Amino acid sequence: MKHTIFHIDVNSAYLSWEATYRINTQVSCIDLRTIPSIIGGDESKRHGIVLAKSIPAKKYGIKTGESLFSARQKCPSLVIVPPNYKLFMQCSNAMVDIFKEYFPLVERYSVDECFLDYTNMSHHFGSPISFAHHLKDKIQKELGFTVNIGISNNKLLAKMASDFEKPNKIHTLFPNEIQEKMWPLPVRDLFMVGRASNAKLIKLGIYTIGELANSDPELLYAHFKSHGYLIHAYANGIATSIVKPCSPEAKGIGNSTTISFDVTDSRTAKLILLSLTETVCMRLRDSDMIAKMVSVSIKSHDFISLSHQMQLTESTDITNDIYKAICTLFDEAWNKEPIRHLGIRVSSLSSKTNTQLSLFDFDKHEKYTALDESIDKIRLRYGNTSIIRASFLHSGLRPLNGGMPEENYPIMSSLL
DNA sequence: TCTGGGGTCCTAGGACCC
DNA sequence: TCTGGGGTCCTAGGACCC
Repeated sequence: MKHTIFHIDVNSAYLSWEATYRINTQVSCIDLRTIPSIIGGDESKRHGIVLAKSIPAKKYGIKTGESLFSARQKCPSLVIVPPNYKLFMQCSNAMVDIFKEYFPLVERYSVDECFLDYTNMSHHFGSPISFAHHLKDKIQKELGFTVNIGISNNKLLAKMASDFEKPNKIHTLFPNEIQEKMWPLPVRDLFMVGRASNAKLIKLGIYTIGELANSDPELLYAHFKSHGYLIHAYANGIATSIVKPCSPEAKGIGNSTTISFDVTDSRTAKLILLSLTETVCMRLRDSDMIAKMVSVSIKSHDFISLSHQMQLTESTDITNDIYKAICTLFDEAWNKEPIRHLGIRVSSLSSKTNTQLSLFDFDKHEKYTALDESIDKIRLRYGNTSIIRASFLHSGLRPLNGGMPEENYPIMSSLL
């Protein structure tokens, strides 16, 4: 059966959302989307990269991911605004709520992208193109920002289509349009061809998606292993993934941070690791999961990364137990190079309910579980900084680091 | 590169077993 | 030790996405 799939992509999401917010709250009468502007981090904290850009900023050659320093060199009058992730989540939720008015099934691919399955909906809502216009215009009218919508028979082609001309546009990329609309594009534009694959393909003399589509899959396998078969199929518009009812359960939970200075002593490093462990464990408990695998990653002053991982003897969600493992891993892994970035991650997750506990650890387990529970409650009620570990006092370091469990933000319409 | 933070998946190589 | 051939599991690193 032929499916009809939509891919919705918010145009310059972070920037559009901030612009919409500023207009609606009269913070400023200037629409950020109409001037060279970007959403970016704080250079003094070494978080200085471009997260999103306006179309006028793009005209200066500014790219997502580049340093603020180089962006400002390209455009000295550039307006730089810090990210407001709570706002972004509200805007994303508001958009998903609109989709749910029509679609029983919304796949949230990222904060600013969704897949929808329009198969068999034409007799209710009209042709895919006319309904896509209705959807796009409704979002703009009710929420104030624009989206691109890509339409095809599978997710890959719908996603490629939404990436064509922007903003506020609807494109189709049905199989009979592949040759004309997709094959002339540079191979780098294909989903799953990143920097490394692009460089290797260029060396093989493959420059366009069409050339990739028509190259020998065995040659690709020789250079890319299974990834070669994947990008060959994608270049031919072949993909089998279906729109999923909801996001599958997470495989792991991690937080990481770039530190505003180079860390050269293990005491400071471990305090930062503790601040990351606190937030990761809060998220873990929030999701009612326990973890068996723990890993630490370190990025040095000269951008060399290393990682180290271990299995715990038993799955847990106890901050103290996970932190102990983190410290062991750090001591084993650190080569004394100055540290720029630290990360921790837990994985091999299982559901907390109906898990057996060894009798041996029962008392200790009870004690720490009760402790974590109380701390989580106090933080939920009085704020995340209301209770912190004594070791952070006078340290000048943040006691919690990285994303927190999702709070219940008011939906956007009530905010505007 | 004055180069973020959250993820997923794949693979090479080593340990270990028979 | 002038040492075979599978299989499985684990780890570190790297690729990709937003």
